[in-house]
Amino acid sequence: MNLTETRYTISEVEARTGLTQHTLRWYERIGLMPHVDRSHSGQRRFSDKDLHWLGFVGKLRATGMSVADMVRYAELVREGDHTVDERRELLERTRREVLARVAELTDALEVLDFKIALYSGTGKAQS
Amino acid sequence: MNLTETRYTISEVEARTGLTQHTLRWYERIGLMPHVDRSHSGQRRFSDKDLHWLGFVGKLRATGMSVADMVRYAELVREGDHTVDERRELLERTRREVLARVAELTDALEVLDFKIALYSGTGKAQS
DNA sequence: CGCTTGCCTGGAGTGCACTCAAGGGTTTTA
DNA sequence: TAAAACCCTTGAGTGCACTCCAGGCAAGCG
Repeated sequence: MNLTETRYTISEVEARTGLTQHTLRWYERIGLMPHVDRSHSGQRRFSDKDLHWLGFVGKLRATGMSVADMVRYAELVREGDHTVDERRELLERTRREVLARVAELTDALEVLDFKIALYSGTGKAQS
Repeated sequence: MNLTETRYTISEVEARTGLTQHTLRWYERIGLMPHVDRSHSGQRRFSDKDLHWLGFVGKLRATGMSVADMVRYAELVREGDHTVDERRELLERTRREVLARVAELTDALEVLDFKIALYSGTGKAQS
């Protein structure tokens, strides 16, 4: 048990996550972050738990999930264990969307490769 | 040689491509479409060539390429054969971005699967 | 003590990719 | 031939995900 838990200022979190201070404050405002601890003067002091959550949020964002859905997910987490079903559904829907997106990208990639090959050939290429 | 080339009204193109009439007109306005033929009264009459181009534009859009870059590509096509190098570069850059995006999605998918598995387990799950 | 630096808030502004509105012609159907 | 359906243009509006601004407090240093 470590009694001196590490706390991070907003600029440290900015450096670690790549999210701007603006975005971090905005995430908190819209309910995408649990309320962050404050120093006696009101400045944010992020914990490792906060950083971990931000890491997960980053993954969700990478899936293309909308901010509205991420906020919904965060709400469900705050509401407790009885929301696991809805959370799982949300993630499963997102999962299906990711798979569809990957398929779409893979498909578009083929077209891209075909065009690139055309342009790389010695002959004249068209549109 | 077929002298009766098929022409499509804007609503037929809407039905075939899934793009709205608004979007089709907007594409033309911003230079993402070559200028489309018009009927004597000024209504658009799309050709099969136009449809083919729209199909390709759809693929580009599916890669996540910005509209600005698609317009740039369209300009290069209009300028002729001496732009093939720049076109190829544009497509190759897009290709790299698609690969990066697929990697990112694949990575996020793992996290998603991990979480879903947690929620599907019989025990209590956390954040 | 004054100055710089860092952080705070609420609200306005930005860029992207559409999307819609207003006002008006044209073409098809009854 | 009148009504309904379709199409035109310019320009304004929308939703999303940030991003920035103004005005102000607080901590540290020289």
